[in-house]
Amino acid sequence: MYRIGEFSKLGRVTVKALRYYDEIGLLKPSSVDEWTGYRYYASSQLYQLHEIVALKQLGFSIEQISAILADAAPASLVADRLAELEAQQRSVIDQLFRVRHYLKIKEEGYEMEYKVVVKEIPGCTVFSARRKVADYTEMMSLIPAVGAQVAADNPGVGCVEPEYCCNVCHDTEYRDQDMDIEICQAVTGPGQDGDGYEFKQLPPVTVASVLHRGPYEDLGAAYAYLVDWVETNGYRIAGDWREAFIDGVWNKDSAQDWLTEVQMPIAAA
Amino acid sequence: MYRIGEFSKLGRVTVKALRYYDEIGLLKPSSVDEWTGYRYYASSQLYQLHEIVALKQLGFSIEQISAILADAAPASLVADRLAELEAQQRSVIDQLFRVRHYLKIKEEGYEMEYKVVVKEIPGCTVFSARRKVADYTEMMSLIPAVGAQVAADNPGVGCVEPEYCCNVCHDTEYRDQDMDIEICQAVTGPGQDGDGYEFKQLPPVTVASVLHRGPYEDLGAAYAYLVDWVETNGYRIAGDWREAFIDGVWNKDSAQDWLTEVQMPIAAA
DNA sequence: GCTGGGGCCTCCCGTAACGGGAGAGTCAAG
DNA sequence: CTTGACTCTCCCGTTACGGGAGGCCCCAGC
Repeated sequence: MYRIGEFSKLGRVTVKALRYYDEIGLLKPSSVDEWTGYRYYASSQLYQLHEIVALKQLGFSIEQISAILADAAPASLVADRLAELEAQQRSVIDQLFRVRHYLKIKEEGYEMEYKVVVKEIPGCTVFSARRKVADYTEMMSLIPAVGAQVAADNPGVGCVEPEYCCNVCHDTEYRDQDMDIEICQAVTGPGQDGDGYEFKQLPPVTVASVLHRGPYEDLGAAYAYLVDWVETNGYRIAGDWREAFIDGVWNKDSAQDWLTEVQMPIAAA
Repeated sequence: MYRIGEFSKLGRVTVKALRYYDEIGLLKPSSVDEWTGYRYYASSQLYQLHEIVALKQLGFSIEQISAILADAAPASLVADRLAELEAQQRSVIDQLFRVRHYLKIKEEGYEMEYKVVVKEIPGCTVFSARRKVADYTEMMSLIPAVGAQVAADNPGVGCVEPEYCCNVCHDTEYRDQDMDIEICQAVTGPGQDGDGYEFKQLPPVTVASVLHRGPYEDLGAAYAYLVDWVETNGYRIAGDWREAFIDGVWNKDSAQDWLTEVQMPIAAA
């Protein structure tokens, strides 16, 4: 019979952990002194402790270990753990890519102007107007015009809250003049296609996204950054990118305050 | 100005998280209604939220993100995170090896008789007696005899608590007859070498360990298991293995209750 | 004017597996 | 008898929120 301190040395487990295992019933000492409360462990209990430590080293939770030792664990437990570990590995590799990219950017002397977020954009119904425009100013005047026309033609259709208005870029490289653009505005449901616009469904996509603050002529830097990011983080570009408008002429006087999100659809390389 | 629900949709962050960020001061809404307590966020705050989400995706803690955004983060933060991720990757790979080994063992139809634990054995001072013995019975009678002799020759030297008595195996493969063994008993300090024994220092080692329950003639299965485990888990054998005696003839009548730990020194392959 | 249904508020509890520390009792040696 | 090492129980703290109760706010419809 060992006292808790000796037993903890034998099993290389802390005293606190042993008391915790006692409390939750995972490993109760073989006897407890009725008067002093001292826990006494039998050497044969080292075997059970050893099993617990081994299962912990496989990454199982205490609850799962209790189930395994009670022979009450679901058959798929180990397979599930394997899948979980594989997911965790992908996540770690992903984060490694990103942190290394961060360090690379720093090393090259740039400030990290953009922070990239990977996120899912749900699908939505939009009306869309594909046009060729000379510049961003023309594009920005187009949006309310088309919006008004759609609203007039389709009284039952409204914009969703919060608003999502984006430009799907069909050009293969960044340009800010003579652009082939498709203005999209998320709406509550489909309506009748009209003169110069149509209703369509944007599919859900996974995108790498940056927020650009400032005038539109500086968007090129955001594109360059994103393209580099996608390449060095183990992804590839998987569709037409989008610009989503958050702040602009309509609510901010200074172009320095304009806020635009650039979304680049991605898939594993 | 957006209410919390709208803002949470724009940023793809839960309402609960936004309230939490407010509470800890990471991202306070740009205004709070004095009467109703409603939080109102400005669209420009999306930029900060985006930064927070991006840093979270690198795996930084909220506290670290606060420091980064306040420009009060230690310079080594990102490098530390990289090191942390690399350690995590090693750990995940390690666990993947083990879980796959577990599944392999099951697939081959064996019950998993042994659970392997990787642990560090600290260095210690021992007296050691290297002999050739015919079998385990002879070895077991040798231990108290040498122990008594050492105690008689060295009155100032005692055994450490808890006891650690092991047999360092110098044979290159498992055998249970005519063995070349070295009995070691951890003691409180060095003494004078005597007839048939000497004092030495066992170095600290990292070992893969299993606990074997039952008579010594079944130890072969434990050895076979350990050797296979070491190979399929990305390690190699890095020294003479040890058998540490926990329960045996001296305190258990039935050989079924004997408990022996087999320790195999390992290093990364 | 009334009602209903979201949305929002605060407050409190729970998470996993212990670690840290306070305050008090226990044990073996000198 | 004392001292110091060991042990006990109890309670709080950890992370980044999620869940839920109980109650206020607001808008649309009747």
